[in-house]
Amino acid sequence: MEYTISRFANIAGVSTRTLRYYDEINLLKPSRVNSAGYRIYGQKEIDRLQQILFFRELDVDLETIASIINDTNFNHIEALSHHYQELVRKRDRLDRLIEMVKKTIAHEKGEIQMKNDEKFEAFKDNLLAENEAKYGEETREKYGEKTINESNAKFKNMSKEQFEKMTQLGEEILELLPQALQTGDPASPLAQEVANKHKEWLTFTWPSYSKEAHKGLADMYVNDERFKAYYEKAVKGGAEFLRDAIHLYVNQS
Amino acid sequence: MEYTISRFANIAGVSTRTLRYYDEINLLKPSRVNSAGYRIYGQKEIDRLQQILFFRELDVDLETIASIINDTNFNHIEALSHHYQELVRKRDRLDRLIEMVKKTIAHEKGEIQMKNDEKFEAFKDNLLAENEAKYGEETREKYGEKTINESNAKFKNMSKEQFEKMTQLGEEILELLPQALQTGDPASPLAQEVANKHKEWLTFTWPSYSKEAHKGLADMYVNDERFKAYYEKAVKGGAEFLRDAIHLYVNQS
DNA sequence: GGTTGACATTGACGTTGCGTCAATCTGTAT
DNA sequence: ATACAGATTGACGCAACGTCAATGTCAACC
Repeated sequence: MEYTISRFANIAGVSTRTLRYYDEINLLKPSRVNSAGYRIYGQKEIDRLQQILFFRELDVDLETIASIINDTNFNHIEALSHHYQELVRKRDRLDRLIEMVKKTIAHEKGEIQMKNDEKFEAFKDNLLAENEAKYGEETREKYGEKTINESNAKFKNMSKEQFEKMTQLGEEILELLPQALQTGDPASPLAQEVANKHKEWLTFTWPSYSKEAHKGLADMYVNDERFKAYYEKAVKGGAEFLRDAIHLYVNQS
Repeated sequence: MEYTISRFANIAGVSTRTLRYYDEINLLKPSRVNSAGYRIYGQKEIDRLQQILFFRELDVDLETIASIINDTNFNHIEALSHHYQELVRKRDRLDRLIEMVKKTIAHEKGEIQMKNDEKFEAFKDNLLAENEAKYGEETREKYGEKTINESNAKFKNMSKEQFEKMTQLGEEILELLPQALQTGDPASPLAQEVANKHKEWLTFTWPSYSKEAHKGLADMYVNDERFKAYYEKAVKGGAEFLRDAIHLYVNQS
């Protein structure tokens, strides 16, 4: 089946200008051009345009799209799975926005109070930005004081970078623990650093942080054989030492 | 509280250039300018910017935004309700896109056939949201018993796919919990399924699984206010019910 | 009190993804 | 033969900033 430019545009829901532009930038060429210079499109172009629109929907710029789908290693199904995840992320962001609008309406009606940074929470795409955005009298928030909503959002929207950071944190803990133990003092700066990293690590995967829970987990590391083995494997006495460091850390902050 | 331009930008998650541009086009003026020409922003500007970002999220151009929020008849609550509806529409569109990606994957795999116009259906905005029943085929594989070493290795080398699976599990738990609670019985198959999913979820992030630790965490869900709130948000009584289901689950297996 | 370095200012030009003319040519139905 | 819809290639315009560049300020430290 062959299509003129306007029929093609109609099917796909884009303008003819868009198609001419895509031709111009070599993103999507017509399958052939007739004697009068008319652009003629076919089935392959239909599928390619669909791919393009998928990516466009995710705000990928056209040059990047071109390089992606021109890549001979380009795997359709893999790309689609990626689309899928990104779309779900976008939807989650919308969910948060919708929640925020609800909240703001309640705020306007005087039913609840909103803090300034809460007012922008959902606009931000990643939470790293959120963490950087602690300023002024906006109460240098301690981790432990984070609201549940914040950490829910955190977990649900955890990006790949964050996930990598999390795994890295886990590895750092295993790496630093033996060194910290060498100091012999769970209150030593190094030991406290390990405890701190452990907390950060937790906050990635637990819905919220609390001192009690943190201490509870530290105790489990000692009391439960399997947990214990994990940290003992890194260094003998590791579980106990970590527990002590965490307890000190938690009580101190 | 007063903010310099960069502090303000940081709180709101926009660039200083954006703020200067908004000043230039009279969309958002600083509350005052100091003797050196520095822009100083205050509380009113925070709120106004939030309004602006709401509209921007809906792809309203800045000029229109200005005319809307400068209108003395401007009714905040009404405008917000309008936001709300628009956002929900956007989300519905995303839902359709997500469905389409699924479909396209199936098409690529040769499982189903798609007509050309179907391939662009979801890109078009004006389609009325056709309520397709959406419950994706979930061929969830079972996890057998895992050794400590296996799960340790698993955690350290957790792939992106696994991570996604983990987040999905977390969502499923929140989804199923209310349904399970409706049965009123923590021993019911559905409740036990939730408990099982919870265990699977745990094994992703905990170095190893143990019954004691699992029960311990379940107790924490009830005793710790913050944990509790997380599951209570899904459904009232959710934390207690989940705890009971987990205890039964653990003792049974 | 001089220096430094982060932070502020105002231009001014660049960018992306098209929309929107304008001037002209083609296809086909009557 | 005459319309008239639909095609072509320029060319300019645009929104919403990003990104220099050149320069002025503030607070802190030696």
